[in-house]
Amino acid sequence: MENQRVRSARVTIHDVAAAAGVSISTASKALNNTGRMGDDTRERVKRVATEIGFRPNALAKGLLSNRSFTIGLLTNDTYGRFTLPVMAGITEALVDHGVSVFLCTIEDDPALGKVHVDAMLDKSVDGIIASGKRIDRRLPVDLSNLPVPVVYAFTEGTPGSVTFCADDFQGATLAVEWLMGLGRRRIAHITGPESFVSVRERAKAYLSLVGDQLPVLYGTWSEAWGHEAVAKIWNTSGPKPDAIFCGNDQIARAVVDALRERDVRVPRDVSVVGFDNWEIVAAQTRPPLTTVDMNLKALGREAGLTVLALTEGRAVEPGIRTLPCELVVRQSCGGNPDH
Amino acid sequence: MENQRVRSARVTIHDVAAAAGVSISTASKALNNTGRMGDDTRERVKRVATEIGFRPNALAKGLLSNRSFTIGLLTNDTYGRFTLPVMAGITEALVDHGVSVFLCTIEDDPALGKVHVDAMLDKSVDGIIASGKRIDRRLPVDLSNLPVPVVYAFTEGTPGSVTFCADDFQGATLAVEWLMGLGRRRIAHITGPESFVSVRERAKAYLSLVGDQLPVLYGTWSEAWGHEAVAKIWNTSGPKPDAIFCGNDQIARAVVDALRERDVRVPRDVSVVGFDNWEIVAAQTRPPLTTVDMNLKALGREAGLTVLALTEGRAVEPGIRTLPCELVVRQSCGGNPDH
DNA sequence: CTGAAAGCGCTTACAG
DNA sequence: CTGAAAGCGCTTACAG
Repeated sequence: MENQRVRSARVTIHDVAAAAGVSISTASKALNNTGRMGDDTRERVKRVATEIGFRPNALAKGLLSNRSFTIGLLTNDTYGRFTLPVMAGITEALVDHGVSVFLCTIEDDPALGKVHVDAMLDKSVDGIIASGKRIDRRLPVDLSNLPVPVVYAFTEGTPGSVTFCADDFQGATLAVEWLMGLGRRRIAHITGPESFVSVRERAKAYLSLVGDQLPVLYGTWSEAWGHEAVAKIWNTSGPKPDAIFCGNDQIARAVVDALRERDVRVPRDVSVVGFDNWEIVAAQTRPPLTTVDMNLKALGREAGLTVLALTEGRAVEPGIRTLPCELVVRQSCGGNPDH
Repeated sequence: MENQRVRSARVTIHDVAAAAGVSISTASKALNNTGRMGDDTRERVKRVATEIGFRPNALAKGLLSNRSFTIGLLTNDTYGRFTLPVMAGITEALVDHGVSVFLCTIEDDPALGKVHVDAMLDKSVDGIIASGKRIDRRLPVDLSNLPVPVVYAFTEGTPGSVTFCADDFQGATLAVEWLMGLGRRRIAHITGPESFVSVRERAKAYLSLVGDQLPVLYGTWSEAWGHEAVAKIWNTSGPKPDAIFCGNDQIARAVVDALRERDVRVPRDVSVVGFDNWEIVAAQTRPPLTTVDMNLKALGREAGLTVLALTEGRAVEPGIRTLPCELVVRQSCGGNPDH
């Protein structure tokens, strides 16, 4: 029964050696391209190995090399808004190197965090990537002094660590310059809580470009706040903005909706830019949002490649690595997408 | 240097045995509560082990037992809408058993799927959970005849497998009965593509309760379709519905928006129910959506416990296991939440 | 150019 | 009641 053969014992290097008529050591060396032997022997072993479907047991390899070809991804971003793109990037970068990733969501529970970290360590992960939902908060677990390298992505790292994050200042600059290039001259900024560094960075970029003709409106990350802010502006007398740079897509969506309800046309009367490029929000807004994409997948790729380097003992410069954002042009600003 | 000690050799069972003054075999047996020995010896070994921070190497254990305390989660739901809650449930159920989970997103690429499955097998996963975004489509990878148990969650399984999914019929019944209990008598149904079984199941429940006084409106899973459907109904002469049961939250959100734009009040004039309880959509709608929750986390928990059972050789009845949905009452229907 | 032996960290018969 | 030995599947000095 083909089935039973598959189900029962998996084929080991013993089987390969026997089938190729060589010793186990020779088989091992042939398959790993190490040692010295006749090209014909090496080729024959390799051919036989694939023929009988040999796949080396990663557990055994790991026991020897102390590398499990496994890394852990720790996050407190239950929702997955930030973690999933990061995760996709990590996986994409590491699959070619044969490394798989453990994902653990730990909410804000330190005890749960410790349990998961210990589980990872027990399984000899080659490294850990810590990820979160904002760059100025730590995960609720201590990741210093671990016996494996740790890199941080979209969460605050310990001093001396490698941390990846998006360039909020540059992203915001992209957005505001786009509005200015479209001829907009009265640009408002409706954003999230001032306690977030991202918020402050984005506001700083905004202020450095447009000056303080209009006060930055800090609030929460909700649609409710977007509506409230628009009401605040439009219920006040005086000239209205011809563009609004929003701190995230949810706010932007609400702003677009609120404007429509006031018969202000987007983008004809007012251009609106968002931040995040959260597909479910940005693409479903009417009109769809032009918004800043933080390139989280690229960020994940870099983080993955970096733990790998660290694992392999290559030198990596510590510090905060900032990756550029990109503007995704849809229809909420008008303007020519090919501009 | 404390640091160096941590960074260098991890403590092994050798160290425990030496520190406790027993042989390695005795140490092993003491720690695993096997074998026979004096209670004092056992206790002493255990105490010493925790004192010097011994944690057994899972790779070595796995090599012996052929169990890696690791399972793989395979999904083509890149977005994570369905997979993340399922994943959360799996992790929650398995963390107490010391098993960690590999997450792999494979889009719709069969080659990539095979690569990841092979990687999992190489790492001796104890089992695999396949997950997706609809229950009537298979993942683009063959999971039959694998040397490890496979269970399916929110994706179509092979014949004879164990598959978990939400009870669409019951969920839809919950929604429609809620509307009827509120005194609604003309209930419309705006939903997704008829090609989805979920859509057909939900429609079947709807029809069995309200009859065919109104045609079911099949469309796409987008907000655009929600707007279009409302226009279709309200631009036609004749009596209007006093309630709308929507196939998902995105449609429901659009329906609520469209109604507001026509000055139809929700929930006063029309009650609206959604499906999915997708927080980002449901909670941000004005008013927030009453919607059906598929309990994906519970589904994940069941799936996790089931692979575990299979792994341990316990008997599991094959077939499709349907888990009940729940109605989450917010404000889009009116009615008393404590009802 | 090829193979026998030791060992990675653990567990499990088997002796004593 | 306790320990020496073999072995899980592999790799890597070391002999020949």
